[in-house]
Amino acid sequence: MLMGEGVEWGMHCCLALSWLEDRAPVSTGRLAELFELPPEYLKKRLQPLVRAGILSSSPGPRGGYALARAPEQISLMDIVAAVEGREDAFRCTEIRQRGAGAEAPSSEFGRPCGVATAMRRAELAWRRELAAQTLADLLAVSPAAAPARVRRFCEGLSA
Amino acid sequence: MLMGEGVEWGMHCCLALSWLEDRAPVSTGRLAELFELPPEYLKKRLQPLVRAGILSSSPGPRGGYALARAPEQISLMDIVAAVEGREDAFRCTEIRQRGAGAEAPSSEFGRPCGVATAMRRAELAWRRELAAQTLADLLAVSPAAAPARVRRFCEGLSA
DNA sequence: GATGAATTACTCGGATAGCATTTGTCCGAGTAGACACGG
DNA sequence: CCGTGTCTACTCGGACAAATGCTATCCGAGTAATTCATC
Repeated sequence: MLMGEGVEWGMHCCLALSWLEDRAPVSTGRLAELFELPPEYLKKRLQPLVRAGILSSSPGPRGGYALARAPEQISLMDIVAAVEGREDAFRCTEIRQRGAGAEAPSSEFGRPCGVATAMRRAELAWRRELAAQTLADLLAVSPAAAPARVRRFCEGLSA
Repeated sequence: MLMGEGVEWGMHCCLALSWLEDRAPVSTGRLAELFELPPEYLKKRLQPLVRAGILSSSPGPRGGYALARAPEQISLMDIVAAVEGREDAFRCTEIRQRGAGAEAPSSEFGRPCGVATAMRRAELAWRRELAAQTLADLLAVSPAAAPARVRRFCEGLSA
């Protein structure tokens, strides 16, 4: 049960974009260089964030990605859901109804599978915790020097 | 981020074994037949549960798997950790220190990565929720007819 | 100097390989009970 | 009837093959700013 690295990339890219004050678009090449990532693949993993309305992309020269909403309105759950999908990690395939369970009356399966319910409860706690934290919270605990360095790296070269 | 189906299998097998009163071992073939699963592969996924001390295996004729502990002392976290591993789903590869971050003084990275901390907090909530539920809890909410049917299927054929 | 066309730089979306993990199968080694034989 | 040796059935553990998904790259199409030519 491993999470794709696209989540880490998306998180750091969104955080870096929130450090920029002017909200000017940053190209994927620049972002990839910022974290030493493969540019083409990074682009592929940022696209779902655009579809989810977290990032906005602008084509043409001086185009690139920028935050589409305020950092206070982007929860970590939004980013994870956009990159990794909204499906639960645990999939209930109802094996309780197969094999010997197939002979049981269907009334026995009126209530949902207890195993699935328990797993779902745990995943809900996970989602709730992710939804409670926003990009603004991450911004508050980030080192003071980091935003300035990223601004120098992204805005400095564009000026 | 998909969880392997071995978790579902392990959960239901442990639950079925907890329904049996005599704690007699049940062979993988019987368990596989109970849920209509591939016997060889089911065996492969139950072995980690034995290594984790959740199940006990006995060789020879009339051997098989049985619960090694009381259902009250087996949490869902134990089963998930045994089957799926104890590593976090989110892996922090410290990309903040690469690329442009490599030029930053190492003092900036004294505190752990904020993204990793946030993700870890969510996973801890997930783990806490799983650890709070035991097999005995699942046993309490299971349909009344299910244990008897499984007993008939497992013990009946062995008598 | 202003207007419009061509150029350039960039993103988007899909198509396509390489790699890792998961899923599934198979076989030899070891162990405990069942059976047969001899005392 | 009892003890001993052999046989059988079962699990364990590892080795191996297939399938699925993740990682990574590439190319054509579209778009907007820039550049250049023209009026």
